[in-house]
Amino acid sequence: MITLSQIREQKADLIERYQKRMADLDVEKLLDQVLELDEQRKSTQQKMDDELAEANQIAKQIGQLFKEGKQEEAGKMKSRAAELKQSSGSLKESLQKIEDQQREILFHLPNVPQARVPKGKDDSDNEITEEFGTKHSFSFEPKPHWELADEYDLIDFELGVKISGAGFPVYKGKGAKLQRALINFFLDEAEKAGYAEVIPPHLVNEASGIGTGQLPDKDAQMYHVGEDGLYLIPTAEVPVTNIYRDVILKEDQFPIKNCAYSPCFRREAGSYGKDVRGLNRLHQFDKVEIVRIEKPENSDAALEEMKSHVQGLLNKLGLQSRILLLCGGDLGFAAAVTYDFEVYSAAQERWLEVSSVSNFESFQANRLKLRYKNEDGKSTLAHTLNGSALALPRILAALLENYQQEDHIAIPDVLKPYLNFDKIEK
RNA sequence: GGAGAAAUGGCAGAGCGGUUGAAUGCACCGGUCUUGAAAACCGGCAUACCGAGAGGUAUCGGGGGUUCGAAUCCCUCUUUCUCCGCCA
Repeated sequence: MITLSQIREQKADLIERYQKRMADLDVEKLLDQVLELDEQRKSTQQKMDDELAEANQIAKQIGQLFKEGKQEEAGKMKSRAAELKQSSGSLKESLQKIEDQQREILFHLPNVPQARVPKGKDDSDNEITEEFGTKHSFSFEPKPHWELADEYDLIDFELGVKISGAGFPVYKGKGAKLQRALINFFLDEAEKAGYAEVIPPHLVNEASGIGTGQLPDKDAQMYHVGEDGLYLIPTAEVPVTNIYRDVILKEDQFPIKNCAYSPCFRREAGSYGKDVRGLNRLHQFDKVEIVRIEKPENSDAALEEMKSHVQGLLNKLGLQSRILLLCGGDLGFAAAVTYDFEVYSAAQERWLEVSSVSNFESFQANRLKLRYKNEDGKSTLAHTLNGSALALPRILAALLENYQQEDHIAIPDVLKPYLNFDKIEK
């Protein structure tokens, strides 16, 4: 969530930047409410502190009197103490209420877009900043990946329906091996780029969901194991970033770079149509995620570095790709700026999102209480970033579609060392 | 899953109702000494909020309670350890 000092110090700027993502919302009113509540909080806190101070004072005196054997005098002071206890108690209650109200507003307020983020409502307002990669052309009619998957016996969607439901495919044979090869390739590339690998838990508690911003807003997107109060992770971002919850870092620990492979679980309530065909949108999918914790002054540079990393992966895989700078309206709740990567699906004749790289600035850090101590001993919120590098199913879809030949499917050179075959035949 | 024990500062570890925000040791930082280092000695060393400051408040796993007063007593949750059972 955004910080009070941001609101205090740059309110006008915030209001303007918020317009990029929610033009119809009266942000100024909300921010004023927060400031107003903060004033109330301070004065209530002050009153309460004063009363507690007096009560502490009295308690000490009573203790002293008891020691000196002056029970009666001590007894007299108790009534004032009881009075203070009562009124400080009710002040505590109203303080709690004020803080709850304030948090309620702040919790539901998304991050402020950076100045360079284009204003816009939805994905049609995203800005294409770059196109790159290998274009594939065909002397025949290319087939969509779900037909190829079936023809070459790589993925069984029906079987997944039987076992779990729609959106849970079963990868088989070379399909499964290709999946595993991609995971290893992505992890190796991340490691070469300096990201330390972790294998995080795949279920997280509520505090973790709140830390990275999935909760309380997006709880409908996550699978919830009510019995145990746990959530299946929608991305490794959640457990990996939460490694640094309630942590105070030292300067010399930067930059922090982690990568992780994990399955991701999403309920995807409300999706339908061609969007969900084949591998396009699943309830369970695999992803390699990169996560960084940076000092504020370095986070923008880190984002560009992550962008090049992802770009490098797509180039190595030989996929026709493009980068979008997301407009305000398409930005995730916690993001200040996001690049989306899309690959061209030859047979579906559409672009598929395969990565999303974001700078969250101090938005998550504020919720996570993730800080660092600078040279003069002051603690400051760190910046968090993450990106997919990469999400597997759509990459697999694009590989099958773009590398298909009339009688087989070719394999990109970079994956061959990870496989004991160099093409897929019937 | 059953039975017990425990949770205190960066770590170790006292304290079990009244100047205890918390002894002591280690670690760490500054200084004296030394050609330099070690040792020794002196001093400092939690976090958050309010306040110009003096200072105040809160925090001894989390939450609640008893009391004028709780790290200390009670309830509850969580976690860890030991034993038994079960199991990849």
